[in-house]
Amino acid sequence: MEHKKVRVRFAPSPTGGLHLGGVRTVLFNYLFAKQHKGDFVLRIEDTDQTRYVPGAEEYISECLSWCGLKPDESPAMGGPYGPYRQSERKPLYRQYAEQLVASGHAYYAFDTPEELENMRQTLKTPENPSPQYNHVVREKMRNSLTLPDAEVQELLTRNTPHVIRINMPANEELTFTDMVRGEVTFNTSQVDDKVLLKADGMPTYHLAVVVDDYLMKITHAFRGEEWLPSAPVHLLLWKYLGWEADMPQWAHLPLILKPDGNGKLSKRDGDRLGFPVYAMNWTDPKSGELTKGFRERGFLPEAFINMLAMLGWNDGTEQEIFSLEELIQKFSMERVHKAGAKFDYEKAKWFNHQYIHHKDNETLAALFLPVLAEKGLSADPAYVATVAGLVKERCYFVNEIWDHGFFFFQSPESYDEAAVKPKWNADKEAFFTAWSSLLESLTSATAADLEVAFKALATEKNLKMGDVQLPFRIMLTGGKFGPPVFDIVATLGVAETRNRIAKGVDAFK
RNA sequence: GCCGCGUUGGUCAAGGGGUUAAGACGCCUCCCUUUCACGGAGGAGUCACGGGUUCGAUUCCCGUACGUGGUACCA
Repeated sequence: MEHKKVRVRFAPSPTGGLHLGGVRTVLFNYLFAKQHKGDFVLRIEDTDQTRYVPGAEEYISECLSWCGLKPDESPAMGGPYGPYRQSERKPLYRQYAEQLVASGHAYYAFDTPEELENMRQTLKTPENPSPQYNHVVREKMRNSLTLPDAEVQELLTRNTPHVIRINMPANEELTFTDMVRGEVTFNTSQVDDKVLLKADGMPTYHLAVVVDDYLMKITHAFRGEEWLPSAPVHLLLWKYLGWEADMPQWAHLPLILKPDGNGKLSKRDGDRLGFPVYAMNWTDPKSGELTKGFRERGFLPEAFINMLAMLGWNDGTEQEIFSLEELIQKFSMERVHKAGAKFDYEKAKWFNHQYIHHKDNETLAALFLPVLAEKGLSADPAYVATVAGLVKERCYFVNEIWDHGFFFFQSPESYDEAAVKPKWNADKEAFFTAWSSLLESLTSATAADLEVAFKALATEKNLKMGDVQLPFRIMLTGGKFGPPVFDIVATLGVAETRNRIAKGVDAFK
């Protein structure tokens, strides 16, 4: 058997933000390609000029780079099979449509939108709510199958607006093997005569995907399950165009569903349920409406990718944390789930938590510095790294370093007084005054040494650790939270600690 | 309506004719920690239903139900 180089493509329409499910399709494409040392191409399917949204293509590219899933060929970088934007390939498609007409597998249709609408209205019944332009209906319509040849020629030469439709066989069983679903069978009687070439000369998805996959030598075609019902059209097109031997292997990926019930996950669900659905923030240029993204929410791309990979795939072991490299190595189509998965934001957060917890402090600091800057604060990166190391295990998101460690950057503005005031007394005040001056004379300020000194002083003053440690923590942080107290002191430094003791003693009186 | 695809705890899921039906998230309890977490130990909770096939079905077959997708000159 000849061995063709694996080539896959991600082919989005530039109509808006990039959805979770889209990113997962990219991911599976990418993993499969890289595992087989193949090519991953980005192709922009902008054949519907009415839905084109400026900026969407750039946005998609940026999403891919953020995720670390860079294409080998794309509109921006070019490649041997360009152009990679279907609008720029427009002149290519007509000849294939005409070829199909010539061979009898397609025909011209002159029906106006009004005529189509009229047909649907009159044929509509409770049993058949959406009548199709199919092998029986086409007999009653105005097309090159029903009109006399002379009239068709006449209409054509007069440039009458028309489309080219596929001539679906009346009753044929079509079977193909899907990489995730196995054998899938359709009867052609159930699918209508899809438009292949629109009146504006642009191809529809059906024609374009087949022509471009062929021309770009795509070997494996991954797409969402919503495409499964139109697979017979594509299958027939590959056959009718005479390219059957080169048809890619199909893989229809399961859908990502709403957490709470019915249907595909949509951006509206994110707004409604309070989590991102797009990879990155997306602002619709027309409405100005902002849809939140995972990146801006504080997700690390590795965590985002890992989470997505586990939605519909697993390696059969108990391992859940995978690097991109590992995924490339271990990914397998056989283990892709058939059923759609409800999206669980809690689990997504858990993945991010894991990655933040195990991320090195310097990287975290670099990510957190901008958050600090937004608050009008700045700090030494090394200091921020220390802080990150102290609080990262309790952060789900990078910006939460602030929530768990703000007191490293500013003195607490208020205290959890209920936790200390009722038990506050002169002995404790004396203890802290003594502790403050002891601090000044200490030769070592490591957490361990500080703790020893603190304990010794407490014993000397006849106080229990529990009685003074909590008040001390609250002087430093304002509340009952945060890393171990002596780590805080060691990080804050003696001078700042003494300031806060003085302030606290004063406040607790 | 019709057609396709699917169905293991609340969610993600492993498994697949005989098992105490993994594991993870979430939830609960306890331990660690005189804070909060992390970590550790436990706990509650499941094979959609009905028929077959079989000595035996969660697993195979057929139905039903439910879910989901499609049914555009949108992708």
